[in-house]
Amino acid sequence: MVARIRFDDDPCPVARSVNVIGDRWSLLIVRDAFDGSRRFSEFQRSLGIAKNILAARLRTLEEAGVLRGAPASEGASHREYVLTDRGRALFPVIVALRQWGEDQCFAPGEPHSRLLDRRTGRPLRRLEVKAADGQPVAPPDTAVEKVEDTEKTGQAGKTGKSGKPGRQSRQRKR
Amino acid sequence: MVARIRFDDDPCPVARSVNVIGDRWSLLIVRDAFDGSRRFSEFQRSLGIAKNILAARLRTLEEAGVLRGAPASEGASHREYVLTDRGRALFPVIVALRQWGEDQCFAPGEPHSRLLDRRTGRPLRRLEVKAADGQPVAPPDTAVEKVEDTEKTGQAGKTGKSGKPGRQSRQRKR
DNA sequence: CCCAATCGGTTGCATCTTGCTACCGGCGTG
DNA sequence: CACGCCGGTAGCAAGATGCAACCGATTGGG
Repeated sequence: MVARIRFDDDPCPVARSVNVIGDRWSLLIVRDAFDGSRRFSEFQRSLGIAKNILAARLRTLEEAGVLRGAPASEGASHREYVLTDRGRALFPVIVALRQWGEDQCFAPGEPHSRLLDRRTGRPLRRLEVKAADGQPVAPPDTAVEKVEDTEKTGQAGKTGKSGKPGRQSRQRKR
Repeated sequence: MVARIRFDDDPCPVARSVNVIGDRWSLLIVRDAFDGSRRFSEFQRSLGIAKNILAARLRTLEEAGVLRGAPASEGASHREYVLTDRGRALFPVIVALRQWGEDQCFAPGEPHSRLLDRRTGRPLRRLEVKAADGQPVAPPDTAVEKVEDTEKTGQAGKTGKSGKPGRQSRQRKR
């Protein structure tokens, strides 16, 4: 059993997020959902993903509470997958990825799709990381407050398969 | 040859971003780099990743221009991996993932690490997606402006291995 | 100087995961 | 009823991931 490592009990929120949407397809499915895709075939055509992979991803995203799948409109033959509140909360993540991609992954002048404000037709403002008081914050202005290891406190061994820390170095901080 | 699908020529910036950092480890390596990790062993211990995988990821991130690896301090034995400008530009992405994880991936009251403003010791402000004029924007207020297919324009066949569009439905929008 | 421990990897192997093709039942429709 | 679309599942082949074992170059101690 060399199963994929999971971060279900990692104290870092980034790790837990990556645990849910940290593969190539999940984020693109969410992106398409934001753009209005609802049906299996819409995702499939738009992404060019294999059907079995898409089915598996839709299932895991549904289990993670990001999407909700239900038969469309009472007795229809096909299902519809729509974002839940939790899924819609990923909007800043998608926008951040989009802005990074626009800046860093295109040759100058190379055309790319853009996300526009419907009211004005103009592109969105750049995302800014700010302090509580509204001041801009750069990476060196920040520090991670690590949480002390609550190894032996209340909820020990939630996953059931924990126990020995693995043979290779297996200790995560943050 | 059923090689992994790549998005090198996808017109959507999100897809291109996912192409670079769309796996479980890359984003966590970048996160650790923001937090000050520089050495191979630091990443290895912090992440609990296998060494061969870490070596491969550091190489691809270096090739992507996100990290730069160089021997530390002129004649030292070990290399140091530091974020480039392009890597530092991922800060909003990491912050967005962190905020989503904090909100959605922890039980109420469950402890997690936090990213704090060094000046004040307080958590950062929540990221907000805004229009050009500063108004907050929700997902339904936006629309993707697709770029017309410039299939036969200037730079055809950059990758070399393109050509036939694949047997399964292979057409991406956005 | 010699032994040991790190550090930063590489290699080999077992096990997942991904991708593709084929197939299948339900439904609408000409 | 034949046909095609829709939403899948099943069965492979190839790639990615995880683990252990090894390895050369540095430190570090006695």
